[in-house]
Amino acid sequence: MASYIQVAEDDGEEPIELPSEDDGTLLLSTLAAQFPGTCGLKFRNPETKAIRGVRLCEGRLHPPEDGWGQNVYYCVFPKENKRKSDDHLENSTAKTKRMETKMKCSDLIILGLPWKTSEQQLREYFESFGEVLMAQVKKDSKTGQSKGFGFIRFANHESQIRVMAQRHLIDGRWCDVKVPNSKGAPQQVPCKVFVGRCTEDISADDLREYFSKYGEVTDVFIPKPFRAFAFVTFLDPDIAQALCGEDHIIKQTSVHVSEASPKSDYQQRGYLNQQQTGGVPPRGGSGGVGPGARGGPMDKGGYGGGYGPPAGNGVHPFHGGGGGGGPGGSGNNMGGMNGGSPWNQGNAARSSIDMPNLQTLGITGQAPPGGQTGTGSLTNSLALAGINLGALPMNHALVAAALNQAGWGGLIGQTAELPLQVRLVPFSSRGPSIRSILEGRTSELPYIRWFSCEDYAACDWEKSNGISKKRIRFKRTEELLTVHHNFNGLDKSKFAQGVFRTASPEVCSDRQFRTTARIIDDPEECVARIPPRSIPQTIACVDIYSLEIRMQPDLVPRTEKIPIHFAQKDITHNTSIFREVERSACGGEEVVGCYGIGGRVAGGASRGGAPPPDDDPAKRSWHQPSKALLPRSSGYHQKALAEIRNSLLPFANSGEGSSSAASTISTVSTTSGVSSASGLSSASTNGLDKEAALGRQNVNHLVNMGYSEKFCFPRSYRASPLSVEKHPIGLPFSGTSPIFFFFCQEAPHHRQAVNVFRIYYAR
DNA sequence: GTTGAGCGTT
Repeated sequence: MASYIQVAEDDGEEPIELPSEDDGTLLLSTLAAQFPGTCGLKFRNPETKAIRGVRLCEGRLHPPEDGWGQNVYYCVFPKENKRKSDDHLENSTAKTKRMETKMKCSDLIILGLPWKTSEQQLREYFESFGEVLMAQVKKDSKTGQSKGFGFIRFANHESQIRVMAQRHLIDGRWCDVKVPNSKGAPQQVPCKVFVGRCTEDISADDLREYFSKYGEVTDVFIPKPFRAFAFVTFLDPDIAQALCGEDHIIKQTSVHVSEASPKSDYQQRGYLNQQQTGGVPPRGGSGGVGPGARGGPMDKGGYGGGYGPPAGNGVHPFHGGGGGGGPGGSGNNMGGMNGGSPWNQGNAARSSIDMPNLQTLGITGQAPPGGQTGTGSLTNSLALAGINLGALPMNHALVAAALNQAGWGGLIGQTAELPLQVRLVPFSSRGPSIRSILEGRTSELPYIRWFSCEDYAACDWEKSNGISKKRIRFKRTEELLTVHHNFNGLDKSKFAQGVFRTASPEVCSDRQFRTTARIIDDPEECVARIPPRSIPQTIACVDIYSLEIRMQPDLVPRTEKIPIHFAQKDITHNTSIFREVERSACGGEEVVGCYGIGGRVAGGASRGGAPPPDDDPAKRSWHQPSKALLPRSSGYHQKALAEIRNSLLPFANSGEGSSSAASTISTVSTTSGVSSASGLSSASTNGLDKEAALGRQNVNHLVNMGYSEKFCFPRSYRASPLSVEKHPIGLPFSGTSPIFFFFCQEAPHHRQAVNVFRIYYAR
C-alpha cells in the first residue's frame, strides 16, 4: 500500500504529498517529478531538533527507522560551493549545469489575450501554476491599448511545462502559451516512451496507473485498432528516459519500454516533425504512430483500395441520381439556383457537400423505398432553398437509410460502423462535392471533409506555379492528423491527395511550410488518431495551419480557387461556450459536429439593414424571415439566417409529414433573446412566429434536459451591437434529431457575416 | 462603436 509523504521544497513552502513505493521507499524520480533538480531529502528530527538526511540508495529514498510519519521533508538541492575535491567539483558542476540547462525557464509568450487583461491579471492567473517572475502585457506605446499578447516567466521549469501543456482560459478567451520565436528552443528531451508488447487488455488507465509510480504521467495513447503498443508520456523527461530499455510487467504481461522516436516512420507516413521541435511537450498525444499504412507517401500514388465506386455509375446521388432514380426536381432546382444572381451562386458553392444528400437520395419522412419522383414538398422546399443539405452530421438511422437506399457500396459494408462514421462526420463541411468534380460539373477542388477545429484563424488564397492553394491558417497544429477527407463511396485511387502543410512552430521549427500529413481516409484511423480523452476537446480544436489540396492533373486539368467561407470571427468565445457544453451539459460525450456558414457581404457593409445589391427577393433562393423576428438584422444577416434555416431542413422532425417539415425548423432571432421569442409566439399566427414559438419550446426542452440556456442565448457575449447575442437562434429537435445550437454574428468591419453553429446529439 | 495574427520600444 502506498502511503504519502509530505515533501516541501523548503521551509515555509507548502508540502506536496508524494506516494511511497510498496517497500516503503520513495523514488527519487517521484520526488524529482515534483521538485526538479532535487537530489535528496532532509527533515528535522523532532527529538534532537537537528536536520537529518534521508538515506538514498539506488534512486530510492529510505524512510527513517520509525517510518516516514507525519514529518514534513524538505528537498535537498545540489550546492556547488560544498565540493570536497576538484574532481567532485568538476563532475557536480557539470551535472548541475546540465540540470540547469535542461530545467531552465524561458520567457513564454501568451497569445490571444483579451484586450482588457492587465499584467496583474495575467500574473494572477499564472501564479496558480507556480511562482511568476515576470508578467507583461504588450501594449501600444501610444494608446496603451493591449496588443493581445504578453510574456511570462516562471521561477521553476515544472510550472513552465505544466503551463505549456494546456491551453488557458483567461478572461474568457482561450490563450496559447508558447516559447517565443525570438528564443531558441531551449531543450528537447523526449517525455514520451513507447511501450511495446502490450496486450489488448491493458487499458490506458492500466498504463497510467502503472507508470504513475515512476512519475507523473501526462498522457497515455493507445492506437486503435489495437496494435500491441502504446505511448506513455511523462511530465519529466528524465523519468521517460530512465525507463527506456526496461521491461515491465503489467497485468501479467511483460511490456517493453523504449524510446518513442519512430521519426522515420513518421516521415514515411507523412507525419513530419510532429513533436520534434519547439520545446513544447506533446499535447494530447495526437502524434502517435498511426495505424494502417494506407495510401503511400503523400507526394505520389493515390489511395489504395478502400471503398469501391458507388453502384449505378453515371448517376450521382448528388443531383437527382442515386437510389434508383432520385428526384429530378433537385437537379432542376440546382440549375435554377445557379442561374440566379452571383449571390446565389456563392450560396450554392458554400452549400455543396459530399455527403449523400438525403433528399436526392429520396430520404424523407414519408419516402417510399426505391425510386422517387422528386415531388415531395420537402424536396420542393429544398429546391426553393436552392441548397444542398447533406453535409451536416445527421442521425445514424437517417444516414444508414440514406446510404442503403443510395446503394453506396462503400458505406453499406460499414453500416455497422455507422455510429463511428457519424461521429466522425464533418466538423466543418465546405466546398464542392467530390463527385461533382469527378463529373466535371464544378471546377472547384475538394475540401477538408472534417477536422477537429476550434480556432481557425484565417483563410486565404495563394497562387504559385499555377497552383492555387487554399490556405487555412489555424492557431494550433497538434491535431493535424485528425483530418479526414471523406471519400466514402468513391474510388479514392482517382483522387489526388491533400497535402497538408504547416507553418506552426509547434510542428515546424522554421515556421515555413512543411508537409505534415496526408489526408486520412479511413474513419477508424481517424479515431485512432484522436486520443480518447481528448475527443471532447479536440473536437473543438483546430490544428491545421494551412492546407493545400491539389487535384491530380490528369483528372482535373486545372486548379482553381475554392471559395470557402469559414466562420471567421470570434469563434473563440463561442468555442468556450461549446467547451462548457461539452464538459458539463454533454458530459463530454457526443459532441458531434460543427458547421459554419458565412460569406462575404456583397457590395457594401452590412450595417443598417441594407440588403446586398444583388438581393432580388424574387430571385433569391432563401427564405426570408419576417422583419419582426429580425429587427436589427441586415439583409445579409437575414439571408444567412435563412441559409442556416434552410440547411437544417433535412433534420426537421422526420416523424412529421414532409409537407410540414419546413415548419419544424425554427429560426428564432430576436434582439432581446428569449423573452421576445416567446412574446412573438403568443401574439401572432404567422408561420414564422409559430416557428419562433416552436424554437422557444425546444429551447425550453433543452433546458429541461439540463442544457443551460446561456448556451443557446449567449447574451453575455462581448461583441458589436450587431452581433450574436442580438440574434440568438434556437432550433427544434426531436428525440432522434440532433440538437442544434448556433450563433450568428455579423462583422461589419470586415464586411462579413459570420454564422456558426454546432450540433449536439441528444443521444 | 470596433480588432484577433503574431513575437517583446524591457
